[in-house]
Amino acid sequence: MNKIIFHVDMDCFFAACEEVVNKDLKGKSVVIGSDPKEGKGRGVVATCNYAARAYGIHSAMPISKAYRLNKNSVFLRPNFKLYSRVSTNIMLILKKYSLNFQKMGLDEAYLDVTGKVEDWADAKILAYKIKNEISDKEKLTCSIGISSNKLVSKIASDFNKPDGITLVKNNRSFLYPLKVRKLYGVGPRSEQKLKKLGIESIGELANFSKEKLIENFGTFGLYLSLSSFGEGSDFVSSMGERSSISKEHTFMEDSDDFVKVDKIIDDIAFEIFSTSCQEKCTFKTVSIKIRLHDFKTYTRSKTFSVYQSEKSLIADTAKLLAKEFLGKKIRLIGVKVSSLDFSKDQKVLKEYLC
DNA sequence: TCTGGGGTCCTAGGACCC
DNA sequence: TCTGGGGTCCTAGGACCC
Repeated sequence: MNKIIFHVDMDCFFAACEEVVNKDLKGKSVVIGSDPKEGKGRGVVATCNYAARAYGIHSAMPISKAYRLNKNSVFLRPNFKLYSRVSTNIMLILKKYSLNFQKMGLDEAYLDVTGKVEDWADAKILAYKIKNEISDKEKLTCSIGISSNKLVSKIASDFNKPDGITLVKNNRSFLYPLKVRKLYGVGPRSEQKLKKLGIESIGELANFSKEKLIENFGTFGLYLSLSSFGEGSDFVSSMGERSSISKEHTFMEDSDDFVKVDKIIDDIAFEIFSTSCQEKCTFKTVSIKIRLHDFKTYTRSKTFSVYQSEKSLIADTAKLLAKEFLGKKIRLIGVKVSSLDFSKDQKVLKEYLC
């Protein structure tokens, strides 16, 4: 029995939220991301609107390049408070229409609407209904993909952007002409590796021997093979607890000044500690991530035999792990706690924390 | 072109235990 | 006098996603 799965994806979400609260932005090229600092900024573009895309700007592009492409764009720092508030409203709308619901970040979600609709035609009517409600209440547009599983619906929602609905009844004929890069989990590396095997489209992937794919990619090869036939998970469910809390910082200029590095570790560790308090969890592992001037990235970690929660432990452990890189030019420092435990009840935690 | 920040999952080797 | 095999945990790196 086939399910009917929606993937709802907000169009240029961050930029669109900014345009709603600031009418002056209408028609302008809007880029959300780090500070371009007259072209010297070190970050990347998080999102931009279609006006900015017309200049060739896109997400993940170095902000310095975006600045060069159009200096007259409006460059904004992300306002996550605003996006979270709007996101909560949208998710409430989506939940209402679905049997099961799975939020994927601030701006997208999967909906299992099996049982809520009679057939494909009915599903399309529901998709319009959802789009209308979001448009009425939040003045935002989204794109919706409809198919029998999450894999295909996600690709479908991207197929007719912005403000589109794409209904896929035949997974194979929809997927075969598309590039393998469209498959969830296929990034630049796998794309290149597949190209070397003579595979560029999903149709070519489907025609390639499953055994050879497993030989080349391990269990990921099996996933690739199934995906190419349009087979994917239709299990929609809210995700469980997070498995790590992390925070990182890129220096404006690479630094070998460990007084500075230690100071940043203190700040980051404190924020991670605060989050762990808010979320009432303890942790067993502390890790650091260090990126040097040449972009080479290293991680070091320490796991304790029992769950920890002391305030100073994160910073102390992180500083100890970072010592190895003394004298090196550091570009980025990050700290993470993982192996989290949420099981302690509040009473126990009160003695434990803060 | 010069590459953020917050995450997840997978792999592979080594230690250690029985 | 030359060393099995299964299981689990830890560590480090890497690919990928939003």
